[in-house]
Amino acid sequence: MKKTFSQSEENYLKVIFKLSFNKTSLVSTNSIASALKTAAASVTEMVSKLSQKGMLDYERYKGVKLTKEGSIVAKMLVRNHRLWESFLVDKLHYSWDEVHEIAEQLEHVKSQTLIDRLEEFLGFPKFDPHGDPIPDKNGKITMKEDVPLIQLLTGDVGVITGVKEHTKAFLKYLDQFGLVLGTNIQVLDKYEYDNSVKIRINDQAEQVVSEKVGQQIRIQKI
Amino acid sequence: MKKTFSQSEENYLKVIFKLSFNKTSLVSTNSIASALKTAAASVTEMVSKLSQKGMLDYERYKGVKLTKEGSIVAKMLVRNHRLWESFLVDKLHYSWDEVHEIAEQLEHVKSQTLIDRLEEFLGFPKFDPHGDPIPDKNGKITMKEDVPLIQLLTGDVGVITGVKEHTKAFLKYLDQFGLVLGTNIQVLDKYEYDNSVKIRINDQAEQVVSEKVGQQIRIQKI
DNA sequence: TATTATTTTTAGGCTTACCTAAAAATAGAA
DNA sequence: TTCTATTTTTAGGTAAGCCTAAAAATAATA
Repeated sequence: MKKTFSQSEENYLKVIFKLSFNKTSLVSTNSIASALKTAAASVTEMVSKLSQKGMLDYERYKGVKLTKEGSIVAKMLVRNHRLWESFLVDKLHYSWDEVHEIAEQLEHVKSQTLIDRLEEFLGFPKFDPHGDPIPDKNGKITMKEDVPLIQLLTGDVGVITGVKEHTKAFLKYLDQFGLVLGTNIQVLDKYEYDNSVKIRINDQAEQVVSEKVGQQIRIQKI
Repeated sequence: MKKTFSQSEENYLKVIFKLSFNKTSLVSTNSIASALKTAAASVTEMVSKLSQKGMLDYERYKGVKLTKEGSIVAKMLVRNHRLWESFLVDKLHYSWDEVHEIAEQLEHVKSQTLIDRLEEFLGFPKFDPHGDPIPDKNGKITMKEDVPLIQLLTGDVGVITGVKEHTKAFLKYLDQFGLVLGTNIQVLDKYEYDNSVKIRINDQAEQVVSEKVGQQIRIQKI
């Protein structure tokens, strides 16, 4: 008998999944609260509930960790989200800064078959419009070998393959400079003073990029 | 400032819209309750709330009627539902008996632009997979001139253009006999005893159809 | 018209998912 | 180590949307 989850429960699982990505330590109540913009007390409540449901390992005052089962549920939500984002951009011609809120709703639609059919319809994409990997139906994730722009050295050349931040403001900012997925980047200079980087974009315009921005852009070196 | 509605509120509006279709009289509390499978007391509560929001005209012990505004909201929900059903059948290759529950969820997704973009992507369909008309973005509905199969006379010829009942059981039953949208029907005989009808399907198989089924199938005469 | 049956509403409760404020536990600094 | 600051939990409350049972209003029937 298959367990079901409310949208709220699903949002908690997804956030915990993201907060514990590439981390062995436990996720704190407060970090969940700030990610979900809820009170810490509400998190304590939900976290006990989800651990009773077998989705989390929870130790009072310590923090939480997804169980195997919880991790699978969370990963499927990430899959849903990223496939819907791909649909919105590829088929409905939304731009990458418009799709998050809509996908946030679509990801909760319950159906045994819907998301697999959507994936097939989209041609089994491996990455979403922000360059994030889409877990396949077994939860397998295709890894990329990209690094933050900020880590490149003078002279390095590469292609933009992803962005870490998904806010509308940030993505629109990137659009202005043509810094979209697939764009060619060459590092012309690095300034130690503020960790900014001068780059050449698609062999044309030069642009100085701040440390903050450079940390959010991921590059595949070539 | 745009009014927003919970999924629950939306479901009430949609059901009231359907129950009051082609009817001038008020919709009763009990009929809403049975359509939504909720207790009558819950309906009273929600109906007062929706009338306070200006969506319904409600008179205690009498019944309800959608206001102009409520009617628009309801029609947009019907539009959402039917466009999503079209998407599921046309693009994801679901059959007409599988789409209702999924569309029931998708119809509640909130976005200013999503449904119009979906409509465009689908090529502005006028009817959904069950032959029901899809309201356009202004709420305009294309009317059809079809009649229940049961009303045809011996010798009449026509095409199936719609079905009134959307249950999985009924639609699967129709599939078995090839009684799908676009199928050619010729009335061979009518039996007064039980109001059943003998038909020829696509100039091939003969089939006797019960009164119950004949009332649910809509035919455009040719 | 009086009585009975049906429909609808009110009253009081429950669950989920939030909240604030206070108490308890843990972590950090002197 | 002890005291203070921070984090987390507990306690007690709220709103939405549902419920059942009882009361009130309306409709049907003798």
